[in-house]
Amino acid sequence: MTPEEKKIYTAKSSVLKALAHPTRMWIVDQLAFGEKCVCEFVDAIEADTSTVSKHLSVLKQAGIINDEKRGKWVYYTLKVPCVLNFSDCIEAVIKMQVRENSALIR
Amino acid sequence: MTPEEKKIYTAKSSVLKALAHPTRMWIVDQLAFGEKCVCEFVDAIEADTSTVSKHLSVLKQAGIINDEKRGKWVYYTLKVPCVLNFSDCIEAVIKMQVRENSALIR
DNA sequence: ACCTTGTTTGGTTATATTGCCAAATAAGAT
DNA sequence: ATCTTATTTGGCAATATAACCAAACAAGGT
Repeated sequence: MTPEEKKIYTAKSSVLKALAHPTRMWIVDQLAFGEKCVCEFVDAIEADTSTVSKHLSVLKQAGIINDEKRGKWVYYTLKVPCVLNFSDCIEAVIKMQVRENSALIR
Repeated sequence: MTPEEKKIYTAKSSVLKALAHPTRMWIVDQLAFGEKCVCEFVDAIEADTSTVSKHLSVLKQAGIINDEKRGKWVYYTLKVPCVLNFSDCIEAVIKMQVRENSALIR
């Protein structure tokens, strides 16, 4: 791994890291249907408002989502929709694990 | 987020978490070219053998790679090659950030 | 049986992440 | 101007991750 590669892979991994949290992945999937304000997420996620806000800020910082203030509300949108495509592959990984585990039991 | 969704997204995020490390992403990309033994990675990555071994075990545990012992060596292979497809999207995120940052400077 | 090489495991310390609470900020409503 | 609602920020405690070292294991080679 050259120093150049190290820099590149550090940047890449920080994007994945931002995504690698159950709540944040759920948020991203919700944004597939269009913009949502923080309050909508707070209602849906069982967590403190500040916790939700911080999750959103992690995703924003990573460049995955965008925010826009309108009146009292802040609306978030998906900035890079291709992250939605990860799901199929991740599900394939999980399904393969499940299959192998159930094979072990028999 | 229903309890069921919570379970699903926790499982999904643990796959991404396994991938979300510079060294591990580099390892996965290297495996695109075919199997490699631990010793080859140790040579290439500037880290302790035990560190490399642990990274490989994280990826294996997540179901992303496979291992096979032959003689003294353990060879790792990519089990779910679709993870290679994440790169394009991640690079798109990074490029967009770079573009916006340079726009700020002007 | 012993030595060497390749790999994993256990333990420790340093660092990062998460989630809550309390306080600060922002903006519309009274 | 004050009150209320929406959101962010700062701080703290609990937990998770990462990297190294040392020790254990595994398998051939002598």
